[in-house]
Amino acid sequence: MIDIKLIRENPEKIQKAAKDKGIEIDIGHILEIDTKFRELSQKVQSLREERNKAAKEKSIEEGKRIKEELQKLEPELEELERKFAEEFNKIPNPPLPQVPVGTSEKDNIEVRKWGEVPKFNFSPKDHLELGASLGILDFETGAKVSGSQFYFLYGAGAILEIALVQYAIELLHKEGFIPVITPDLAKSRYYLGTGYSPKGDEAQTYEIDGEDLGLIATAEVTLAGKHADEVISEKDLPIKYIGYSHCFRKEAGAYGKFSKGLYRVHQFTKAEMFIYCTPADSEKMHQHILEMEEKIYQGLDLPYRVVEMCTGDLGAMAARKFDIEAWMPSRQEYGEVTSTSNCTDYQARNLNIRYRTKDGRSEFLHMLNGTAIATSRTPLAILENYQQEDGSVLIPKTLQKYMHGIKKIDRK
RNA sequence: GGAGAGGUGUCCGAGCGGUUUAAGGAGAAGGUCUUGAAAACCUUUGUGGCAGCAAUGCUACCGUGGGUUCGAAUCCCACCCUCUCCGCCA
Repeated sequence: MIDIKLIRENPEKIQKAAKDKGIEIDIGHILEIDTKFRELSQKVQSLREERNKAAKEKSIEEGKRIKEELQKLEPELEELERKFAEEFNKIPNPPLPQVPVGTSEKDNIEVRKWGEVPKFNFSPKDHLELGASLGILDFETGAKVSGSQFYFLYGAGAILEIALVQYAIELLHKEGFIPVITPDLAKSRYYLGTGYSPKGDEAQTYEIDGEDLGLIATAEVTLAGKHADEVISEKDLPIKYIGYSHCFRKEAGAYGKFSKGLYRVHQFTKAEMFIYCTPADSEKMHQHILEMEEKIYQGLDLPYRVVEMCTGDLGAMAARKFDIEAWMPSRQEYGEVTSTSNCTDYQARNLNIRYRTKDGRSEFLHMLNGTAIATSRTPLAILENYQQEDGSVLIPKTLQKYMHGIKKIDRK
């Protein structure tokens, strides 16, 4: 949620920020509820004041009378508060001023490109074909055992996933990120509203029937929840985590020609960076995460481009967001492999996470996240970019030391 | 899953119907002392909301949600979580 003062002092600005994000909100209506709430709140407050006085003086009759009156007004007040919160929570995090204004991904800005797009002197295969023929990737058995968009990895395919995770975690650990393995399930307070909020905003999460538990869509959920309701000392900031978890997404309705295979799956493994820092630091930390992501993909020698999201493509949480898109030969286009968001204090307000400043005040801190490796899309990019004419796939040099001596994935 | 104990402010911890406007301690900030530091001493130190230019005032908050009462951290009910023991289990 945003700071309530923002809508009272600057309603037009917030209205515009939401509009830029393509989110419809009625600030006038929200302010109306707010005014009503404040009026009633004052009435209730002064009644409580009288009640407390009466209790102190032990004037029982007077107390009884006030009690009855309060019993009428208090539910009304609660109802107003609930209504207000419902509307208020729809207000998105305003984009930072430097974010390009736009309505959809068409308006995103390419920041830079890196690497050479491979030119094949044969007709390249897509990762599904490669994976199947090499016997390392098996969607058919995934569908049989778990359903469509689930898969099995075998041999070098399984080792590749583990190698990628090791590579990323080692690299980031050296950069001061604390490795964390989080639970794959979380309570609704965390798995809703925290992280993954796809455009349709329908809950895309798997839930456990009869329990307040759901499968997480990203470790962002658990890493953000980790410090919920805490006050962190400023001298302990920034806190940098590199989290490891499985991610589960329903992906209902998300089909299309580029959603094939590993690009869109119900379950994958992900190493996710997460940073808690002071507001003054968050822009710098955002660049830091982006730099780490680029380092990872440069290390893998995968051609990529950095894209800055326009306002319309930010989602409700992010104030600024960059994606890295790796070259995907099967679609002759760049495809998203990482995403890093600066959520400023928006998540911190939802989860009530503050920091104690050096002069003793407590304020909401800033929270940022970014993908290090998603082991669905990164292996996709490796398979397709590193394929050879004979259908084998070379292993990127930096990854070889984690690959049990495998330098090339070949047909058995 | 069974039995027991417990969840209080940044942390530890007392309180178990009405001076609780939450004791005491730690930590932190400021000050005195000191060449500087430590120690000692003094002072300050929860969060949200509402009103106010402000000083401030009022109100709510002691795991969560209900209830009893003129009055609840304190009593009752339900739930959640943590710890110890037992059972089951990788």
